[in-house]
Amino acid sequence: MRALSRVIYALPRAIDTDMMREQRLSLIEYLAMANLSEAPDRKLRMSDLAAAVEMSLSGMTRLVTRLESQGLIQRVKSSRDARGSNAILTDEGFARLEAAWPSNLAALRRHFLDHLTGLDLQRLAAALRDIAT
Amino acid sequence: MRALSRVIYALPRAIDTDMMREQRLSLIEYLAMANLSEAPDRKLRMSDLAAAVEMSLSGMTRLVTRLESQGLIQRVKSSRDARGSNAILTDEGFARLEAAWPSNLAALRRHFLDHLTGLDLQRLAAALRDIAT
DNA sequence: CCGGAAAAATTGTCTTTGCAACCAGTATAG
DNA sequence: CTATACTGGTTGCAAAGACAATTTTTCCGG
Repeated sequence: MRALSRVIYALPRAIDTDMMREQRLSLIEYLAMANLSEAPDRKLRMSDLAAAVEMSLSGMTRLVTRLESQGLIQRVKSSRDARGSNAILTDEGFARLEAAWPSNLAALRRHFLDHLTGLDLQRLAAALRDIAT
Repeated sequence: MRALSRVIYALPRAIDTDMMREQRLSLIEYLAMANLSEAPDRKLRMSDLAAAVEMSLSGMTRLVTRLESQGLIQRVKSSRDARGSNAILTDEGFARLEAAWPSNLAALRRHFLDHLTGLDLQRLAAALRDIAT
């Protein structure tokens, strides 16, 4: 139980640190871009994007501002609804993402997956999808 | 993989939120106090305590300051080494911890354990201890 | 059509945290 | 013994994110 709490607390930091060092992207930044990359037109509303990574909308505003200033994302006013903004992954952002995914995978392995000896990974995957809901 | 990243990012926040609401203690505050409660004399050096929960020493300085101002922890200069400080869990802190543990357990269950259907929990526990090293 | 409620996003403010710089105290080489 | 290196801890500073308040736009009941 202690170990679980400790892992829950420390794991995101460990992965963030690695990804920042190797790719200058935090885990959430990576996640946000990954979600965008799979959306139609690589475009999502701010609130949908925030929900997709379970972040507060205000946090997402700032995250997108950050990535926009690096040219990885572009903000476009929605034509349907003048209140809404869409975040679009730029080509540069897409390239950056493609460069980053092996790092992300490696970090997940190193800090988590490689330690799960003898566990049913199929079931774990299902459980994770369940948790993420 | 996406689900894993998302869980790693969102889980600590979810648990923190619950524990804050129910017990006014964050997960790391709880963890720090729990570690102290099991140490001889309920006492640990700052650096050992930081290591035990995988937090930076500066972060731990501030966390202890916070809990000290609530009377849950006491700071005592080490007699052996005038550089060192020890954090001691007060009786009040211990009482607070005893009141909090069911909440902590419930939050872990609700957000994580209950979703792990069909997994070998013994092995998972071993894996977690391995990761926490 | 109008006025108020709801929704989308941003911004202000506060808390938490890590890194780097900085004491103070200890250990060690010579 | 003294100068130097090292250690334990705290603080300054900056970044990230949450919540609440605000702004702009849309939706709805009458």
